[in-house]
Amino acid sequence: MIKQKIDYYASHDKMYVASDCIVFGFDEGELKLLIFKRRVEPDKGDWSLIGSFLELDEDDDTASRRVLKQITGLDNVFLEPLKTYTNVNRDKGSRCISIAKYALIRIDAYDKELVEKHGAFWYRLHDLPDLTLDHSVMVKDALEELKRKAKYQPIGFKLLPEKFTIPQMQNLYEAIFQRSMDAGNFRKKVLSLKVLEKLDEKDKTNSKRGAFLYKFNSKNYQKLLNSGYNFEI
Amino acid sequence: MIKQKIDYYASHDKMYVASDCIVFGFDEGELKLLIFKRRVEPDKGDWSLIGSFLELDEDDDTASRRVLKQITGLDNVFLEPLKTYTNVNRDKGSRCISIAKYALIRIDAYDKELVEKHGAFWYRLHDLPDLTLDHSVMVKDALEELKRKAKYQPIGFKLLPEKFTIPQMQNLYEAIFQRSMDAGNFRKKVLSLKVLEKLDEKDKTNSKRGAFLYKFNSKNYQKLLNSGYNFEI
DNA sequence: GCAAAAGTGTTTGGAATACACCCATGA
DNA sequence: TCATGGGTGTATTCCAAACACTTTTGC
Repeated sequence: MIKQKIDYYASHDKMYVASDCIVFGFDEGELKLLIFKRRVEPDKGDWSLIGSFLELDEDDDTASRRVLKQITGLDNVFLEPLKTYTNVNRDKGSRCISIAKYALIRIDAYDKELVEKHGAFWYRLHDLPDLTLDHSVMVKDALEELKRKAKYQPIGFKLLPEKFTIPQMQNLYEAIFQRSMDAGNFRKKVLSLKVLEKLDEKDKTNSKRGAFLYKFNSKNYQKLLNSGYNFEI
Repeated sequence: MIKQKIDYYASHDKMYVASDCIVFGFDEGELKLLIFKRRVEPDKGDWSLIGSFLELDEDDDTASRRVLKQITGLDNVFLEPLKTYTNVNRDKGSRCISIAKYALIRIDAYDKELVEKHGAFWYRLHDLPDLTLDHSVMVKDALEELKRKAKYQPIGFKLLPEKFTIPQMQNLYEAIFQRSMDAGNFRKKVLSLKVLEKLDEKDKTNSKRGAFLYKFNSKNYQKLLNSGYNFEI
């Protein structure tokens, strides 16, 4: 005998639920976005964010990670909720709402290869092609949210390589906030937070003198929070 | 001949989509929340946020406003998106995700009556009963979001009456931020923003001397934004 | 030695905080 | 006249911004 589950809500409407990810990366001094070619009708072949339908037995986080893994080969991605898009006509294919989120990825050679192998491409944020459905709006909203969040949360480090120099970090924040900053003041500010660990190595790609490499120290970040102060750039 | 619309996504899963509102009010110096008794099985009669299922031809904003109007009689409510809750087992009734948002309401005598007539109740935020499903989590998240948002956006005024005194306003912000503030500094701060319009009336309910009434001036707020400054409390 | 990026030091104005104190009024 | 909440003034501390200056190194 099969246990039958009652559907208490049968008189209401059901619809498709998708989850779409705005995937940010930072490379060559610029913010990049990961997009790929839509693989389903309608508008198959259009540029699209990375997304998937929610299945009955998964929540939106599971669905996002499933498709991120499948299309980019990436695991353990930093994911934050953005907003849910529900316009009645947003999707020609059928009534479908989309739970959007953004991801921050550390681009390095290894990841680049993986991503290309799976059919996705990194585009410069300010040089994006038109995206399908309402995905361009999602990108705009995600960038706003990234700006807002980066100011008070140490999420920039999710976009930087494990080891980075302070000028590199400044480049990133200038790309996010879309404004230039004073190098001396930036350095003082981030060092004053005491969440950076100075290494004994230098990176000489950008200057003859070379700049010291640092690592983000999450234990010190916890100490900062416990002491009542907050991260702020 | 009826035009048949193709469902391109027929191989995927459909599910119910609900929209739930965390409705904040401010009265008697305290934050209040509007809740009502769930009218559908399962768990009919449990305390619940105000919500409804999305219909095929409406977006989440329309659905929220429809049910807010229906249950509270209120129109033109200030509504902001919160987050979407998608746990597989969050709802015993069936697979159902919920798009949560919060609303800020100016409680006055007129509204109170309306609300009661429609079967909803204002509860003190810190004295809430257990709520159905994951609604208590939603309330917790909404309060966090309210705190965050109130600091940089002039949304406090949505909770105050049209005319209010500066001490009243301070009470509100103390309730939102859960900390007491210095009266002199608070006054200086809000007046320095130049978004308050002083009236010639006084409110004497709280002191013999009486406190001047003010109105929020949205034109001046626009000027503040245009001048490059931001609202901040 | 000089160009160019990395890194340090100094000054300054404005904002947040603490807090002392005056004002107005009904009981 | 005094208690109470409304409202003003001031001193101090802290921090962001501006910017001049020094260091290091390959060419």
